[in-house]
Amino acid sequence: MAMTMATEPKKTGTRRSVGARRNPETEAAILNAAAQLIAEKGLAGFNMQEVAKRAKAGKATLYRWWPTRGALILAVYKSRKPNFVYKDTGSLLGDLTWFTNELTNIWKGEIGVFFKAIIAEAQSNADIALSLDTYRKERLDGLIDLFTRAEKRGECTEIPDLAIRAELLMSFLWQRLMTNQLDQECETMMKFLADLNQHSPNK
Amino acid sequence: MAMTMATEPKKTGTRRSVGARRNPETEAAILNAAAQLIAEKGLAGFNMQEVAKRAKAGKATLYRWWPTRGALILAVYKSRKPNFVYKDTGSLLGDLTWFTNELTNIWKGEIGVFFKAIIAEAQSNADIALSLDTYRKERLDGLIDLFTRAEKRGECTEIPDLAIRAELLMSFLWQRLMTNQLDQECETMMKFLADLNQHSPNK
Amino acid sequence: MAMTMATEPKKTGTRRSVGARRNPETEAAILNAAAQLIAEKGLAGFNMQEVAKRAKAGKATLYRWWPTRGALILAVYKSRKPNFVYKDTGSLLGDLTWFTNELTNIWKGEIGVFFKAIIAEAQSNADIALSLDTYRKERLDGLIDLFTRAEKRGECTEIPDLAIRAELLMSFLWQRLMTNQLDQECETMMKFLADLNQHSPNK
Amino acid sequence: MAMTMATEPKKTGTRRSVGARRNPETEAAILNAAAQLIAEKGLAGFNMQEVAKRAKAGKATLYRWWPTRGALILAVYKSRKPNFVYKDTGSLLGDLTWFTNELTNIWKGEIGVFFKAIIAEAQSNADIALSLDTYRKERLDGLIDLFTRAEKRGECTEIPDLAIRAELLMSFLWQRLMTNQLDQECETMMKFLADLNQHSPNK
DNA sequence: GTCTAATCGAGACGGTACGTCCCGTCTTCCG
DNA sequence: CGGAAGACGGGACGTACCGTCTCGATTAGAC
Repeated sequence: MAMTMATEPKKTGTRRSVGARRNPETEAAILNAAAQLIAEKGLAGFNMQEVAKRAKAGKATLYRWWPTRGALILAVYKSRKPNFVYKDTGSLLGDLTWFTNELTNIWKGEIGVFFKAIIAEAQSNADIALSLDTYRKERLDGLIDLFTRAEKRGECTEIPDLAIRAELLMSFLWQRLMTNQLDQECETMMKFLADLNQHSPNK
Repeated sequence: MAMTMATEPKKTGTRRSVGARRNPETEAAILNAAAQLIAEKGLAGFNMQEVAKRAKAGKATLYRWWPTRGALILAVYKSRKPNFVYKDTGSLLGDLTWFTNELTNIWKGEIGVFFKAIIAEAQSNADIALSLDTYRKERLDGLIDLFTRAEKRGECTEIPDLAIRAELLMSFLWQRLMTNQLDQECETMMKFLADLNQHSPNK
Repeated sequence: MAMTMATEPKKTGTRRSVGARRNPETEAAILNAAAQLIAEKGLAGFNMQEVAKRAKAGKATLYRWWPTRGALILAVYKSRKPNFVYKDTGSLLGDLTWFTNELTNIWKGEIGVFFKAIIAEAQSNADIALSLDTYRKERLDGLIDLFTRAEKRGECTEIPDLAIRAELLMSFLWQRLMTNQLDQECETMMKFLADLNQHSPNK
Repeated sequence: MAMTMATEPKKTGTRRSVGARRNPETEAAILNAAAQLIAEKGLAGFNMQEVAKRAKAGKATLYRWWPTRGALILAVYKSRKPNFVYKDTGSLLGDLTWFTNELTNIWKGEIGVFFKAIIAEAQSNADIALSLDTYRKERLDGLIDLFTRAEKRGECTEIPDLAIRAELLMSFLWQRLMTNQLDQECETMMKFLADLNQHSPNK
């Protein structure tokens, strides 16, 4: 019967336990390492071993808090996700433009890689799918508010198909992200969605 | 649509070489096995070993024709992709409805799982991404034709934002697929997109 | 969904598959590496990872042929076990001395470390235990022959307690091995066991 | 023998500190938990975490007193080792029989599993090896006394090869233990060792 | 009719990453 | 201030696939 030979202790300068509870430093180090890694090598080059190594953490520590690779990716995304301000520019088109530009710019960076990864991961992981769905709905509500604000501002007595416009905008941006087309123009799309003088055909 | 489920490899023991050329039976058997496997276990459970085993083929045979896992997935998808008919129902809304219903029904089956897998895989595989993009554009062209037909029919002298409407519809359906919401109602969306009396705000 | 990124191929100089069957070179390389490692670092320092690395083999290859660490140790022992000659020196005491010296010398080297490892491993692994038992019985038979030879030589009409003497010798040497006492004198023991003029108390 | 199974740690919630000194209840609880665990799952299933958990003790408490896993195993063994009485039956053969039966019976129970574990562990752990050796020598001395007693009793003026007979008996029993042969007959062996009329060939 | 060249099923191979398990250390906070 | 609780870094474990390779059998077409 062999014993697992433990390594020598006493290496100074390393993080240690801070008691029987999660060490925030460790968590931060892991999330940072993960973010850096995915930014550097993309989703395909992302792996737990390397994250642990960069974070100077044990692999078991990663798995203690994030049971799967997907869960870690999601956590990184959440910790990095922008705290969106749905700015009031005074007009619906302005608001949409501001929102779209904001999101597009964010997604063009490291965060975009992450979000794509999460969507991909959600296709084969129910937990991730659930989290993503929750997040999507929050975003959708934010957009609906944006449209509602236009009503309140008096741009229109009642915006027809408000929820659908929000969903269409959302979908459009998702697809632009996932097909790497964030650089493409999208003013026409916004003008189309911001046109409040449609005939409300579904009334 | 082109999704004729080819017959299972003949039960006559094992397939043999048919000389110094590609054995079409082998190819069919592999594509079938791959399709079946992905339908059964999803992308996560898809692996070359198992495909080879189910197809009673050698792994080398797989790699001879499809240099990577991604290439095989893509090939299976191509061999299974529905051969869409963009039916002319006499009205734009009718056409859209027909198209949407058709696609939704297809995606609700095995093909949907497959398409989601492809999109997911495309996030970390450039080859797949390229092929997906090509396919997406073809589909987009088909939709644009559908809108153009409405003009020709005289429903409108000129449909404003034609390409954007097509892209919005496409995006919307993609997102419904990827968020497992294909069962949700989408008439409102179609009516919105089919409303030809908009002010053409971007002229 | 991430793909496992395979390493670049074409590294020349490495062993490759020799078809759908066990590569004897690989097996030899692994057994050698394992033998070397255990000789170098002892049982405690023996691990599969390191064996694989030294043998320039994949870990999976080790586990394909030897399902556990114990199985590999056993295999190495078997491949290294001396092909014992129970030499006929003309007298029982001479034969015993020759045997004991031979075995002691063998066990003082790398092989001894192995044999101890196997006995240890057998305490918690039924397969190993079985193999060890088989081997032990073979050795016992060899010893019994050695005693029988003394009868045939006419040293005695009938050696009393022949099987027990063999077992006692065996046990004695095992214990000397396991308690690292192979350097201790053991002539007295041999003379005691070789004394054929005992009263045969069990008749 | 000292193997009184101490009572389970008191069910009064958790044990508390008894001041700046070792709490004997805690020690007992840990030793009990360890003994129980090794009896239940064998050496392979023995681990510090589980011992701590069962003893409702902190891991640090274990390591405070027993610096390594091996040390704890050893401590448990010591606390459980039978307090042998080398009974005087009036004859050497009787004494040997009594001793052998006693030891065999003990080893057939939990203690046997434990002793095997210790021997196994000793092969890759120097501390254990040392302690085991000390214990072995004590036992050997006990056996030598047993033979000496026969002399004193006048069964023989001088028993030849006294120490060797003791060692042979010891080794024989160890091997029977380690090869799971405790059920085998061993009277022949005892008679052979108890035969005092040998020719003392080594004088 | 024989030879040649490519294809076939099979599966071993070197690797990388996975997720689990345990060791021995460390820190907190409860009582 | 002792002790339970358990997080931590580290490292081995055994598994799962990837994409490559070699084998021996097979067969069409070139000769």
